[in-house]
Amino acid sequence: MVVDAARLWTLNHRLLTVVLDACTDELAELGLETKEFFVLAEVAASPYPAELAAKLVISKASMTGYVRNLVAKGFLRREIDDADLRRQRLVLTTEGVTARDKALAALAAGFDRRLARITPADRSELQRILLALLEPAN
Amino acid sequence: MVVDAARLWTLNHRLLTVVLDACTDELAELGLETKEFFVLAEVAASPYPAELAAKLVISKASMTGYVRNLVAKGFLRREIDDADLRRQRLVLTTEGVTARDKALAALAAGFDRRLARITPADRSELQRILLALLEPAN
DNA sequence: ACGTACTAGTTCGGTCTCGAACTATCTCAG
DNA sequence: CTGAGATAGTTCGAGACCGAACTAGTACGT
Repeated sequence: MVVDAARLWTLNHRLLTVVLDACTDELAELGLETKEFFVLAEVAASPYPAELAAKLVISKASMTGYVRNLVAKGFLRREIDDADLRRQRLVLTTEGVTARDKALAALAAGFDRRLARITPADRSELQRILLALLEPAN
Repeated sequence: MVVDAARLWTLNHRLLTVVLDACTDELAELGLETKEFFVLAEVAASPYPAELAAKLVISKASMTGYVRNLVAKGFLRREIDDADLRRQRLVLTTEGVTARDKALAALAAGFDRRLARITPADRSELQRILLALLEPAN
């Protein structure tokens, strides 16, 4: 049976939206806006603002604001990149790591309720396939 | 290997975002903003603004604007609900149906372009797993 | 009947996000 | 060297989106 890709996309999108919406309050208690959370979650993998903006599909302009807020909140620190003075390497503070991990745990808890419906084997299958889908174009 | 639910959510979210972003231009050519497209795609299933807003997890205030635009563009028509004069039943026009179907096709094509990167076997795996996650809850 | 509580949709003001233009820095061909 | 073109990050003005308050209509207990 072939399922329409658009329908799959739409349902999937709704699922993620609902899960995220359910976590918004918990994130706020940690002192994180939704988008700031995305930034915090990925900054270790992509420490430069421009790179991070591209990965998260948001503008550099927005990234400037999120980084400013996260620095002000003490979750992030800017370090000068000696190799390229245009760039600033973003580093998680101890508080940043703590907040990120708590936030990820909150999201995981929300999504886990859904994931309980599939087997652990299917979970790693899903992760493998999603990674393959994202791989080439990051 | 244990798979983190938050990671799964994040990967999935990024995939959907990238796919949608790639379709934005095509939607614009059809005369549709992204959010307007979501509305158009669901209005047949949920013809009342408040109901639609809840399903798409957007505010009634935003819905007011989207409906106004879609009516102005000739994709939607408001009909009075005789049973409840507070409500307005939203009806797709012929143009609305056409635009919606083209837009859904564009999204499906965009998603398919991604799906082409993985094997057919993985594709049906993905579909099976996502359907298991999505099926029961709307 | 009617008043109280509820629901549908709109309006308004403020915040979020973006594209475009800008500054500072890097790269590299000549 | 050096200057033309590319890239990192910021600022600024405009439009998108939301919460709260509002208007209009419904539901129902008494």
